[in-house]
Amino acid sequence: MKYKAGAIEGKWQKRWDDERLFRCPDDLSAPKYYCLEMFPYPSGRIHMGHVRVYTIGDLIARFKRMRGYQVLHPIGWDAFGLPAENAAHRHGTHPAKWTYENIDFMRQQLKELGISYDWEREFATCTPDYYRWEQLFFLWMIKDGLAYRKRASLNWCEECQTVLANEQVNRDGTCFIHDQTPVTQRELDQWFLGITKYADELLAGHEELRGGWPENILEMQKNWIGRSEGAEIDFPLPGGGKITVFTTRPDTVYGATFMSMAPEHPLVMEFARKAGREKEVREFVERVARQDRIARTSEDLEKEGIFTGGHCVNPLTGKEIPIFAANFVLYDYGTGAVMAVPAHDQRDFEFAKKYRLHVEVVIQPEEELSSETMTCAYEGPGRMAGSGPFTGKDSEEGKRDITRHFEEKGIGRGKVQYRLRDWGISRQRYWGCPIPVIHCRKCGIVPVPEKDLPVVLPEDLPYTREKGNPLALADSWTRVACPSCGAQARRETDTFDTFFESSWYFLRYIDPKNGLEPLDPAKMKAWMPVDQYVGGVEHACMHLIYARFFHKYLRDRGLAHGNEPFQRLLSQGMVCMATQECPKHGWRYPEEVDAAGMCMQCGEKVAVGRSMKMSKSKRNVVEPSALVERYGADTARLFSLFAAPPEKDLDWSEQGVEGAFRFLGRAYRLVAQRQKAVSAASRQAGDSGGKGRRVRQVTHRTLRKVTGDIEERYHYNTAISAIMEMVNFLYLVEDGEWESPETSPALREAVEVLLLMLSPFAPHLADELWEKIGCEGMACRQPWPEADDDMARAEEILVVVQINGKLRSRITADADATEEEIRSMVLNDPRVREYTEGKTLKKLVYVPRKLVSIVTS
RNA sequence: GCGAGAGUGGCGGAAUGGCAGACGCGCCGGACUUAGGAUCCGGUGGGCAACCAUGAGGGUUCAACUCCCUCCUCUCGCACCA
Repeated sequence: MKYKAGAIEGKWQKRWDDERLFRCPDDLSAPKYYCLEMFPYPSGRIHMGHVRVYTIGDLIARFKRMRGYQVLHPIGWDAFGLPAENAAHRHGTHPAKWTYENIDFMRQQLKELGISYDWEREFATCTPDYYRWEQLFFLWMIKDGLAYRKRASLNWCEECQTVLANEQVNRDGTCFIHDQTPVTQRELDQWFLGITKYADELLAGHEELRGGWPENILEMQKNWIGRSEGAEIDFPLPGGGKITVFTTRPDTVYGATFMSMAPEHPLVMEFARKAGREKEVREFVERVARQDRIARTSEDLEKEGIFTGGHCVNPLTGKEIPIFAANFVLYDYGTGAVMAVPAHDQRDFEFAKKYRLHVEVVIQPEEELSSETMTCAYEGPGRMAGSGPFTGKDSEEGKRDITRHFEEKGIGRGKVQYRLRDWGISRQRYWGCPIPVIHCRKCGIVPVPEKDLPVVLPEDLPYTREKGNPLALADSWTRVACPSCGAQARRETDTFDTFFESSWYFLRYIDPKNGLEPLDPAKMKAWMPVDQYVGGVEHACMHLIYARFFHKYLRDRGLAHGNEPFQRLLSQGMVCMATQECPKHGWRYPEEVDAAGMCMQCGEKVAVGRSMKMSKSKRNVVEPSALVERYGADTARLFSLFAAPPEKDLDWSEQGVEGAFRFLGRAYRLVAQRQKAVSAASRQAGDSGGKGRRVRQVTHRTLRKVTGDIEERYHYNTAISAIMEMVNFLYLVEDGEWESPETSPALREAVEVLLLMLSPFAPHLADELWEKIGCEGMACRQPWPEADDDMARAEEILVVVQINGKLRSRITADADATEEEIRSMVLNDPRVREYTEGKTLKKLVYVPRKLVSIVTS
């Protein structure tokens, strides 16, 4: 009677596989349900975060299948990316080999977990069969003017002779490989996608998503897109030309007493040259270029700047104002230049104080300000002052009037500005999808003709530790004839950002083998949108916005169907575990610490730190394979779902896992021990009254609760609790009752319902026990049982009584007692009388079927 | 810094305006047993009590873990990690 997970799980995984149970045919024979989890990067092995997300997705997929849907539940590999190249650097393994080996290993791990995927739709994004289509999309985007080139600055390591990702730059601004080499900024021509063209639609789409997406994710996206309304205003240069700025406060232009420009702005050095200030300005610009971006946007950043030597004219006051280069102005936001209004912008105020610049108050709040005495900027609304014909107006009105004034004079215009920037997609990397363009000396940039796609990444390149991108060194690959003039030309050696691949993989799953076109629109129409998407909150802004953008673009090209790709989103929390640190040996893996909490290497007491996100670097990780081997996949799955609701962080606990294992063993023994009695029992569980009725009430109440928790609340931990309670209840049923014809039909029903409810959580165990009690087929293929409302309904209700806010009594009443009946029961209750005796009843609140609240004098 | 979250027994959590602590872990006790770190049964927030308890302080309400304000602590994201 012992619960042996290993044998059970192997047996059922094989059967599911042999019967191709989770294969999803293209043609629909039932309503469709597309359940998708964010696909993994093949980093080497599955980690607990994967176990969590795939378990959640599988629960939903299995539940919906039982609910009668035809479920599409695919998996694949987000297979291009930096870690493969880092591994190549460290171990000399070729990125392709490393990636494919990892995929094979991780596929096996996923199969061991018993996740119900349609493996026939699996693909890896690093294969030409996949990426050829995104090369095609890119050519379309060039034609549609959505992809364009622009200079942008990047992290550069002189030693590596290559561009570095932000994560490859150390905190002190040195290279992650060469910690003596400072990382510099270098300007390169890059490809950008015009995602900002869709900014308004991405924002408006939130209306459609509200309800299906967590509100906090929508909020984060809204802030990421960052729509702000204002005006673009031209500030003329004395020698001709102009500088355009964006401001949300056109009402304060009269107070603009200087201008600040991003140090990277090309005009900065131009002004400096003309004014003979080249040396000091260049020094400043180079210093700022070394500051990292996060620091540069923080409010406590020391505001620094330098006078460029140039001036421009405030278009309203007509005065010449100095132009500064300032570290807090960003080149890629707005126009890279801002008008500085020190009286009404805190950053400008700090800057003006530091460099003794003129402060001019042009908005007066209730309590009058003076530029001499103010200690911080006033950023609120007010009455306009010192503003020529606009003086005295309300500042809100002033925004509109001044914008109109500029529009009439043709030197400014109302403008909506987004914080969202166009998406830079060029990567100077080898392990990515080649950007399909050719650089010709004569014709410039020439897209690779569609008929020549795919541009295949040469996987047979010797991946050495040479400097720079190996692609650029592969002469035989880069040297091509220009498709336009035939002259010798060179392929682009940059590859796509890997977010490119993850922006449309969910569409390709619907049509993964199509060799003629990227996607079949009819299939898209049949299967999109994704009904449930599950993934980590860390993707709230980037991946999810890019994917929504791609989908809208493909819709505009007539390929995709609908406006939004993901109808519902569940963003699960992280998996955390306590860290353990040895005073001598640093972070310790759990298996490096003995039962007494001592380091197994040196015997020193290990310090237990607070729970943090599982990570290799802190060694606070649990290997899923070890877990599956010891307890089985069902235990791993059950614990992941039981330890916390999906959206919250989950604290890993070995003891908690034991508990989950124990519960499964308990359920196994309960059923296995009653196997004979249950299979012999009649299936006609009528309403016989007595104990049988009690059993049926518990069954149907549990079923109602579990169904609601899964389907509506997405709280799997409480669903499991309810199932546990039911098991506890069934343990108290006596031997005779399992045999008795009075009660055994109800108990048989209870066991069957129990196994069906367990099936999406612990599918192997459920199928095994289903077979044991002599039921046909498999539990996972049965329809989800329907709760009988008559049975589930309570016959008696408990009404609690509060007197002056304190709980004083409880009464039980018939479930359909009227308010009058309950009131009189309450008022006649001896405990209530004790507290109300001699007092006047000021108020009585009745919450139907729950509570009576009495207020006395 | 900006943005988004979280804070409840010894621990994970439950309760989304209506009995605070469901369920699980741990702990305590009992049964079975040659044995128990297996299994089964029971108990378990604090306080002798009145009562007190949901990070701290205030507010709204008949009623606040839940709503509002102020503060503290922690976590995640910030555009080349995926």
